[in-house]
Amino acid sequence: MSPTPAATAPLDVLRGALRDAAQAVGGDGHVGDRATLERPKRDDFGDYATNVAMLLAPVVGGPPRDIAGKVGEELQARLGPLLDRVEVAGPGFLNLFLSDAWHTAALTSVLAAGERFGGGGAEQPERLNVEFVSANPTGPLHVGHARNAAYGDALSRIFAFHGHEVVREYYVNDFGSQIARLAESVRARARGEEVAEDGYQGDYVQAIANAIPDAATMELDPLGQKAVALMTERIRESLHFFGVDFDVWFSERSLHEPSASLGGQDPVTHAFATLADLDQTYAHEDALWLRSGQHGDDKDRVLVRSSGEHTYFASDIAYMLDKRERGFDRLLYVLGADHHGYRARMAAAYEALGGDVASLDLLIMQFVHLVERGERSSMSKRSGEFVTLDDLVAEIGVDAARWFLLQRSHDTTIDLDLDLAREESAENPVYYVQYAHARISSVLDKAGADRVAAALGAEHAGVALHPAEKALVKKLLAFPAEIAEAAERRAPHRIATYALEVAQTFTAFYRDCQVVGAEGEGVEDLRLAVSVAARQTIATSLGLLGVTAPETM
RNA sequence: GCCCCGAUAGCUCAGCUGGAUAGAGCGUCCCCCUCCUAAGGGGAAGGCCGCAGGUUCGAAUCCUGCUCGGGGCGCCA
Repeated sequence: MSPTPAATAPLDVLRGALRDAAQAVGGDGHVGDRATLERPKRDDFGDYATNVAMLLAPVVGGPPRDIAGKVGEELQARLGPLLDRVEVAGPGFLNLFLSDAWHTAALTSVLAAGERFGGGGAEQPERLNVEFVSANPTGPLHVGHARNAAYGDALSRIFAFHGHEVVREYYVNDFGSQIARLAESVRARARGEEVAEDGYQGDYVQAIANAIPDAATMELDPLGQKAVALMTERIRESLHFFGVDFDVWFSERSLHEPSASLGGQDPVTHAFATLADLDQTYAHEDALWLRSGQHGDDKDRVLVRSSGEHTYFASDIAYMLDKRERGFDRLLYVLGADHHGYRARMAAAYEALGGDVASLDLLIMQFVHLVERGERSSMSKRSGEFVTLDDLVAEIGVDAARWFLLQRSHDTTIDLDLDLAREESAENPVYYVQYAHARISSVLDKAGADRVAAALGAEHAGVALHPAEKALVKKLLAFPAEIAEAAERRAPHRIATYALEVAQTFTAFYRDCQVVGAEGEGVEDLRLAVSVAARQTIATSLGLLGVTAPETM
């Protein structure tokens, strides 16, 4: 993942010139880095605009507009023919109008990066562990899990593309009282009896019972394990069909079994010993407590009950310690909104184990409401009539499901409009983006592979660009920064927003600029090249979301 | 009571580590297929950015306090 050479990345050239210019007029060097360099809302404000003069004003003294003028002169001297002109505007903005030559050089840099365009930008690559979904294997995945799965997976894809090393992990809660309850429910079904009040009521329980020959007569413990194995496999298949595959399926049960790597000790005992060494636990009223209150939690938490049983929290800590000992730079947990109450104790546990909470990310997913014909259908898990991931996919397809679950920020509740998601038309944003990709493919197909190859090898110097072409090139250039933002802010929805914008910008270009058969020296070459770059960027964006990029529709 | 999330166009939501005249999709209304995919495009209407203070040259964005909505606060998992 070699990053795009700084010398040829046009935005880096601009940034560098801006930094130098700021320094030349008296800045301390940092001002140039803090200054914005962004696409203004209006075209007559130039290709890019910077607030550098307003930041310099308090440092060097004097009216911002005067300073902007000086910075402009410095920039012009440094950028020469790449910069057509500058304008000082408003309270002291400096608007930059870049030349055709700059735009074509930018396009060339995008094409040179090829499939890697936008990726590999992580300044400090890290080894990341992303735990997500981790739904109890006592029932099928529902729509909330689907959001969690889509988010965790897209985030992982973005991290990897950005240059990090990612391990996707699913924690299987195959231990504890809910497994016994599942076993009892399965056995009841196998015997043709009613499931107990506090048991699992769904139809899938009968399916599990049917799949285990001796379910009616087996001991509860092995029956529970068998049921969990079947349920876990079903979950794994659902996720795989949804485009989500995990690297590690971590068994909670294994935390309570002897481990060879711990010299025969079990991980929970190992964790207790580790915490004891750090003086993070104490005994009180026959129970073992973690000093979580010292690490930001509301109070201390029990690890071993007075009855001698371990709490689930004990497993969580042992698991967390296991991850730490596997050597990750950062642990990420994608948790459902109903788990936010555990944030404080998880963070406390992390600190108690000697970790720095700056390397722990506890991400909370907000809820999903399904909307059909304008009405909300809440997914009540109790009643057993919740919508499953499989149902959702059967209803609207993987692409639409992933798109609609990912297009909004993870910390806002979303209303997923099933009618709109089912719509196979431009009213549906996911189809709109896919259509743009298919349309580009069609144009390139019409031109022919040889023609496209020739266009990619052509020099574009001297070709005058149409405003729509410039707009598209600049939209594409924003991709690396979008990836960085999406990764750093754990915000895959930014990629969805961006993909839609690229599709819109391409569509405007397509409307205004005939590609195949365009008149003028080198114009068709340039437009084919722009098209290739746009298709690449859309395909990469969709790929990061786990949505397909079809050649034809 | 305490904690988390939200409040932006009729609806669903971007924008939020401060910048110029606040955006998209849907919905509504008008218009456009001799032209590389009309699964498309052009245009219009539509906003005290929840309320009140504060910081700043500048606040949807940052701080404080409220209001409303959603969720969570067990030696359950």
